[in-house]
This record gives sequence, C-alpha cells and structure tokens, in this order.
Amino acid sequence: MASRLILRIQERFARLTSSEKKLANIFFENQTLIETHTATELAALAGVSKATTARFFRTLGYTDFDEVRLQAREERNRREPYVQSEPVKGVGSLSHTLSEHLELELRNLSRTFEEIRSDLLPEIARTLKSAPRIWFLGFGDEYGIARLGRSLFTRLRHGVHQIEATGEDWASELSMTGPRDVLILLSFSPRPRLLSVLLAYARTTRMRIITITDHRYAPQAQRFSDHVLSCHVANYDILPTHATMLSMLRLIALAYLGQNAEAVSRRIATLEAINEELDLSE
Amino acid sequence: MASRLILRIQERFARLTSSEKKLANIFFENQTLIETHTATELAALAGVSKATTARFFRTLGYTDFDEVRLQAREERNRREPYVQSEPVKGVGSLSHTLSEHLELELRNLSRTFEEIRSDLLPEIARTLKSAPRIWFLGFGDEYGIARLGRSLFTRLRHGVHQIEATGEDWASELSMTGPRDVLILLSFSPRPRLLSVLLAYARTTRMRIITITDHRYAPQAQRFSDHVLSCHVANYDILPTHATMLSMLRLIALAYLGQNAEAVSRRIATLEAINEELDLSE
DNA sequence: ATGATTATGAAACTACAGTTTCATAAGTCA
DNA sequence: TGACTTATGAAACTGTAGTTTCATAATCAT
Repeated sequence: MASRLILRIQERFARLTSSEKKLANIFFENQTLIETHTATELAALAGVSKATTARFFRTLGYTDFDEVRLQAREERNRREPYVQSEPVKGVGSLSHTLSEHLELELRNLSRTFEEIRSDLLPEIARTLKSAPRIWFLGFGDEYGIARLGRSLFTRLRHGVHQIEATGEDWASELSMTGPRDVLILLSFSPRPRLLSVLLAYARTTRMRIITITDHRYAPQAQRFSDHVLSCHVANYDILPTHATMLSMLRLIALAYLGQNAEAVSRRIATLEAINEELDLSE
Repeated sequence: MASRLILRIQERFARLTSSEKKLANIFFENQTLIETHTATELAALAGVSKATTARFFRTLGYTDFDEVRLQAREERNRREPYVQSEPVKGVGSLSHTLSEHLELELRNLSRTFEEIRSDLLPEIARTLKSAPRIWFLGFGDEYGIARLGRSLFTRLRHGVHQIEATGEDWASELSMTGPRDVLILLSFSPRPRLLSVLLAYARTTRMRIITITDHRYAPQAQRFSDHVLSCHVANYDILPTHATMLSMLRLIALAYLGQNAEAVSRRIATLEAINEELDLSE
C-alpha cells in the first residue's frame, strides 16, 4: 500500500523528467514494490541510477527512502476496513462476479488454513475438553455463527451455551459462567463497546477465551485470549462472508472429536434416542 | 505470500526451540513480513538475535535469508490461490485431518459454484427486488445461518425478517407475511415435520419461495419453490459444514447489490448515520 | 551559437544488513 | 553432579543499501 505516494506522483506527473517517469510507471504498475523491494532494486527495475531514485523521493517531499517505506507500511497497517474494495458491477458482468466471488472464497480459505499451527488445534481441543462449560459469543453477523457453533458443539458434549442476553440481561447470563469455563468469541468488525466489559468480566471469572477473528484484531485478541485463530475474510465491504470462520469452527469440532471419539459417540446415540422419542423430524 | 515457508514451519513446529517458535509465530501472524521486512527487523519483532534468525532459516533448509525472500516473491508472482501445491507432511493424524478438511471445503465450494446456471442469479435478484418483504427461515443448524442471512440483507434493503416463532408462536409470525413476499428457506437434513405445514401455509399465502438446500432434497424443494439452489455439503456425518450455504447467500446478496447499487448505497449511508448516532461500536 | 541551469550517473562515503565465529548459557544424559 | 551437547547472542566480518558529492550531459533561454 502506497496510496499517498501514488497520489503525490500523479499530481505532478506532467512535470516529471524522463527518468522520473520511468520510476513513476514502476510504482503505478505495482505499488507494493515500495514495501517489498529496496531502493536499489527499484532503481534497477526502472533503469535509472540509485542517485536519481533517491532524488526523486526528495523532490516529492520525503526526507529519504526509509520515510517512503514507513509511510507505505503505515498505510497497510491502518487500512480502513469499510472501504468499498469491490466496485459495483452491472448485470451484464454477473458471471464475472460469480467467479470472482468463488476465487475470493477459495483463496481466503486456503490462506487461513495455511496459517494454522499444527499443535494449536490439539491444544484447543484439550482446553475444550477440560472446560466445565463452553460458551459461544458473537455480535451482529457473528451472532448467527455463534448460534451455529453452539448447535454443532452440543452434539459433541454437554454444557454448551450461547451467551445472548435476551432483553439485554447480561448479568443473568454471566452469573451462570464459572472458572475454567471456555468462552469462544467470534468477532469481526464492527465490535460493540459492550464487548470490552464482557471480556473483563470473563477474565475476572477465570474463564479461558478462544477467539476466532480477523487478522487486524488478532494482536488485540492475543492480549485477553488463551488462543487466537485468525481468519482471512473475503473483504471488508458491506457484505463480508463468514465461510472461513465457519470452516474454522468445524475444524475445532473435528479436533475435539478426534480426541474424544468414544464420549462423542455415546452422546450422539443419546441425542438420536431423544429425537426418536420426540418424533418431530421427517 | 510465503506459503511454502509456512508449511515447512508447520510440519516441524513441535520440534522447534523456544526462540524458533517466537519467529514462527511472527510469520504465522503475517507472512507478508517476509517480503516487506529485513531479517534484522524480523529478528527484532520476534525478540531474538540476528544470528538465531539466520540459523532458523538454515535449519529449514534454505541457503540464506535472501533465498527465503526470493521464494516468497516467486510465490506472489506465480500465485496459485487455491491449489495446495505441497501437502502438509505428517505431524500426526490431525494435520492430516486439517488438509483433508480444507480439501473438502475447497472442493465443495468449487463444485457448488460450477453448477450454478448463470441466468438464475439475476432472476433471483429480480424476485427479491419485487418482494414487499423478505423472510428467512432455518431450523437447527440453519437457524444460525438464517440469522446471518437476515443480518446481511437488512443492509441491502428494507423489510427483511427472520421467522423464528419465539415460544412456538408460529401463527403470530405468519400473520405478518403477505402475497409476493419472498421466503428464503435454508435447509439441510434433518428437517422438522413442522416445515411441511409452514410451506403449505406459505404457498396458500402466495409467497414465493427460494430454497437453498442439498442435492438430495433439491427435487422435493423444486415442487414448492420458485427457485432452488443446491449446495454440495462437506458430508453428512454429525458435523456438517455450512460454508457453501453461507457463500451462496453472499452470492445472492452480491447479485442483488449488482442490480440495485444506488438504492443500496443510500441505505448503507443511512445505516452508517444511525450507527454514528448510536455510538455503540468501538 | 552560447551561457546558464537542470538532470544524470559514477564514485565516494556512511550506515547497516546478513553471515559467521566465539564465548557462554541452557538443556540433556549417565 | 559433572560431562557433553545444543542453543543463543554479542561481536567480528563481509557485502551492500542509501545518501551525497562531483563531473558531465542534456535542456532551456537569449
């Protein structure tokens, strides 16, 4: 990300010298090169000297190349999540939207799973096993996912709940939590202010917290969580997708199942017996 | 992009030393750091020495840090977003489960989207646009997905609800539906007997029904639905995954957005104004 | 065409990235 | 506990990134 640099170059492009234009075109083609390459490499790519490259940044108002690079890093770190990164397309190009959508989902799933440490899941499964109760918490979009998580995990074990505070009655819900319980927090942006308060309470209760979140929130989540699982999200426009978060939940469930196959088996048999007795399904 | 490095680290994570794990965690958090930062900076971020960092890459099989960086650059330039080019080598049965799980998710997503008729989505978007109200319905696991669907679509337009019949008060909920309303049914197995009763009522009301379901139920859904979208599901054991269903929902939302960009834009602005006024988010 | 100004790149210079060596701390084993 | 092995980081060393200087080429104005 080097938007500010790009804008600065654009506003004086007409006045650039021949060599400067060579450099500018390199950045226009791929602005991430600012972060990934040295000034010496950029000069070579543009076919100009190191001296010219250094001067170019000076004429743009920067102290030195390091300032340019730092700015680009800051832009990347501070990227606004609700930027409309997906231009609205007309009806005519919908098949294009379809393949883009699929590609995005596949990429995010792949990248999310590439980043999982192999020892983390058994660890999480052990944590879950040792918990007297498991609590799911999610706000906004994630409320529905938390509901599904609760649904899945009740198949695996006893004592699985969702904190939902019907009618904003948080105290009643929290009064049922205890030490060593596990809180599974599902959280993408935006987050309510209430979350901090709930987390503080959870920590005081000595609950253990497993957070499934996006990469930007992960460092913060690390501070209050025992485990953090980061997901790549499709994008941060008005229509985020939770496929990765959902897939991650299932993976945790699989890890738990892997360590507790017998107990889970017994529980499923029990659930099936109950369903038969109720006789409410087709 | 540094997928190969990440995978290499993952396969020997359990055997890493304390300092090496510090480094590994840095890369897991943000693998693009490999490209954007110097080895010296990475060492500082991890809180280890330059020497340890250099040795870490040597133990992973690289000649030096430059080789690591070049590999990462090559991966970026040649990006295969969703092909797992190197299977995770065995740390135990769980990493096997992990790659199997990912494989399954990717396959189901791909196959589901390959099968979508290209004219169906614009048609569905038009149906949704013409509906006075949109109702989401899901049971069991799908209840949470329905909730998320409602959450997403309320961003796009007015008049979006979830039929949930708090306290089994179905009659009250259904009394609010009307002709030309759209019912979005999200349904995997098992299905409650109640569903047939509700569907019969919906047909009598002259609601139009869009069903997202699995391939086995699709023929039956065709009988009462205006549109049917079939999903490949991970499997039909105790831990089904809804990633495809969720992704399909998002796709419909994108299709709607594509046809109604201006109206959606205005609505988003309104929602943002409301959020600002409420000031409940971080 | 000439003189002045600007732009460029090679070379000099300074700072530091990355690798290797060496001393010592930490961990393991009998 | 002592001996041995492994891991770590400070320091030494080599190579080079980035900045500045200087000589010359290119451009502009008269």
